Amino acid sequence: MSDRDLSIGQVAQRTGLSVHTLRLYERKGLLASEVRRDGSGRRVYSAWDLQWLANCVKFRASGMPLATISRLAQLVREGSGNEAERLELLRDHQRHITEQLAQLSDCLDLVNGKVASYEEHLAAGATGDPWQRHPQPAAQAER
Amino acid sequence: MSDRDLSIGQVAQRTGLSVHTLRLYERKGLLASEVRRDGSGRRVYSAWDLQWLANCVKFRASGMPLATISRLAQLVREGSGNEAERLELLRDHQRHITEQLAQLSDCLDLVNGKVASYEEHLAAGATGDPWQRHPQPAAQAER
DNA sequence: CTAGGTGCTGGACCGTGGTCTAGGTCAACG
DNA sequence: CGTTGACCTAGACCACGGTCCAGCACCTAG
Repeated sequence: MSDRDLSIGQVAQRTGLSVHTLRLYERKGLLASEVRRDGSGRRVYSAWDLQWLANCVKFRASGMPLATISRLAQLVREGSGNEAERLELLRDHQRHITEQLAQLSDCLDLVNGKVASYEEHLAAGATGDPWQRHPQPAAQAER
Repeated sequence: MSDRDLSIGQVAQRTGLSVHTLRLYERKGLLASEVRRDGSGRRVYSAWDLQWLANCVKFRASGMPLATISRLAQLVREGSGNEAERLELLRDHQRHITEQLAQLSDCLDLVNGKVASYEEHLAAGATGDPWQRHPQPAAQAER
């Protein structure tokens, strides 16, 4: 109908998902509105579907399991009346992302530290190996 | 030998990994030094092993695949001479984490936005549903 | 008419990262 | 002595998220 309607291939291109994955997502109920089909049974995605899928991609990228996205989609599909539950779900994910961020930046510190020490090590021309498994009997201030 | 030696159960406790996982990691070569065994074949972890494993946990938490950790462990096991490669590997991961952080905070923005709009929506008592699949013919400034 | 491109379905297959089971050893406790 | 609890190995099993294949339907262009 709309001139913004897209085929599965086009949606694949612009979401970065494969057509296989798009069909998988549909089977798993990740779509918040049923995909229309054209006369010969081919999927027709609206601009809104594309939007939704783009959000799904972000949810996935932030570690939301397919099952959860599916649940959210279901709530949206069911329409008004369950906003509280949607909010709860989103808040959970919000918390989840925040935790991940904290963890990740912690890991980044570690890696930064190691990188720095290897850079030094290499620049200085191989003095004692950083990160070696013979830390000498003595205590090690690595913390 | 050292009084800081640990059994697998103890290591499990303090790393948060299960004993199963610890054995798995060992089989996959994630350990940078061979685990010692006591008289009856039981694993004996040194404080250094624990340290290493704690790092492994962080690597995993930041999305490093077991195979990569294994590679790094191998390099460390092989001793001096391959520091450049270790550094490269670490730098790759550093980049990887940085990308993840960017992505994640992007996702967080999205979720924050949604959460905010649902909060409003609920506070205001169910006016038009945010995130509904009937966005009206008109354009939507959601970007 | 035929070939190429795109799409459809259902189901098989895959890599990753765990998790658990069976069957056994060992040490300590009561 | 027997039981309990921690550990051992090898290998099965699992969930997840994709990815791919066979076999078929369309449509359009040459």
